[in-house]
Amino acid sequence: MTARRRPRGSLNQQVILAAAFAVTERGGLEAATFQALGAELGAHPTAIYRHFRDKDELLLAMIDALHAETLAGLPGPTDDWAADLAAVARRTHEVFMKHPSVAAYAYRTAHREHEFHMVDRIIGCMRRAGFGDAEAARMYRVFADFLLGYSALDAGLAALDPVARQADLRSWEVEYRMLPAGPYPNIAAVAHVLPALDDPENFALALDLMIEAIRARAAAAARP
Amino acid sequence: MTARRRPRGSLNQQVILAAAFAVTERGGLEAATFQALGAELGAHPTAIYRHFRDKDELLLAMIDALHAETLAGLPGPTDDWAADLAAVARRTHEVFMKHPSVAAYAYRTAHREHEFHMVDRIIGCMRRAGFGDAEAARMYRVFADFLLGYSALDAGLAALDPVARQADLRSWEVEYRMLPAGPYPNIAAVAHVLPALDDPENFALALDLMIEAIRARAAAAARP
DNA sequence: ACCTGAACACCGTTCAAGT
DNA sequence: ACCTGAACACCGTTCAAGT
Repeated sequence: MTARRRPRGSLNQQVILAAAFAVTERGGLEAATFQALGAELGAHPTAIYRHFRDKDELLLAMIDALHAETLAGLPGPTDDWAADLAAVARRTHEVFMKHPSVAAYAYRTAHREHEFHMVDRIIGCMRRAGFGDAEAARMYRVFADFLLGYSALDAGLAALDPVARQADLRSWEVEYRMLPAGPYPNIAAVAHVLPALDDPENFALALDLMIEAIRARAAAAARP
Repeated sequence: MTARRRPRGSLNQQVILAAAFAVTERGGLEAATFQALGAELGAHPTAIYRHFRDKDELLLAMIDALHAETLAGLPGPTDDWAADLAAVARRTHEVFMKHPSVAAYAYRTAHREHEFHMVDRIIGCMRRAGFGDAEAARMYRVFADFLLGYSALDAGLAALDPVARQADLRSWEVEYRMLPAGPYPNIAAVAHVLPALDDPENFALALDLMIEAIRARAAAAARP
């Protein structure tokens, strides 16, 4: 909140990115307006246009920063492609949940350095699994879409303002458990064991299922 | 674009929802402002506040309308739970792609009638697959999250303004195929067969994988 | 009860002007 | 070259006033 004036020439993409993450961490991405960034940086809001063409450019840079953070916390490839794939996925989900309101934009292609490295790692797992080029490329696409889609969904819930988030969570804790068995016999039958919407076990199971299915396909592809 | 004045008392949730979908179809969800809806309806923009508490309420009603459209185009349950599950998923994805900018908000719980019915159908498939209550409830959660996440991701790309959408698609058609093999050996190896980001085969394969994995788990759960 | 008009506190973006 | 100030064309939402 200190609004001291910043020396001329000290503004650059890296400094602006850091300010954008700081403001977003405090109030969500909708708080990261040019006005708020200007205040955070001690500069005029429109000074940012010197360093990012528009808000979309800033957003894509934030997405790539997420990929960078994912890579930084990841051990190198081992000889177990499935374990490596799971590690990449778990770390991606973890970083997305740390920056939920940025993660909600993960359907965008950042087409920047750290995204390139993430893509290369996942394709590497598929090739080591024994898939041919076309199958490996297709499996990459499907696994990445699954991973980004599932993680962005979880992140979207986490990024909601507290009021809306509580309303959504409570709906599964209370409302769905009270639905009448007449029109909703299946919901009523399992209502007493409905998992929470934000239960971390959900993503863990989804990932296990996806990797099991890829492993089965890889075994089938390896057979003559 | 006809802005004739509407008779008093003829405004209601259904009419406003129809206007919201009409405006969204033409210019995306960001075009569905209260001003645009007022013009579409021949009413004052703020008149809508009589029928929806705020914009979020209107959005949740639009999400539930997507579930309604999905259900309307769906045959009844058969004795093949896996085929039924696939039918629900394919139809959901199809409807999401028809209304992409609404679908991007599918991480919200609408907690409304048509969503209840969708949930009941999917849980029904899991129970018929032979899962116990807790496993069926968990499998519902994971499959629904997968389906909504993947579909919302696809929809997010489709809902982008044409300029950003072309940039993202072209990145996979051109940029990713030209990356150097030095830092990106795996991308370079499969670059010639990278599938398009919006290839419908992607979701089809993802769905096949997920159902295969669920089937394998169901078989394991059925064994004594 | 239902709708309108005016006002409030914001947005992203542009462009000419300053240093 | 880098940044500021002012302006433009918007937003969602509130509230008193009209019918």
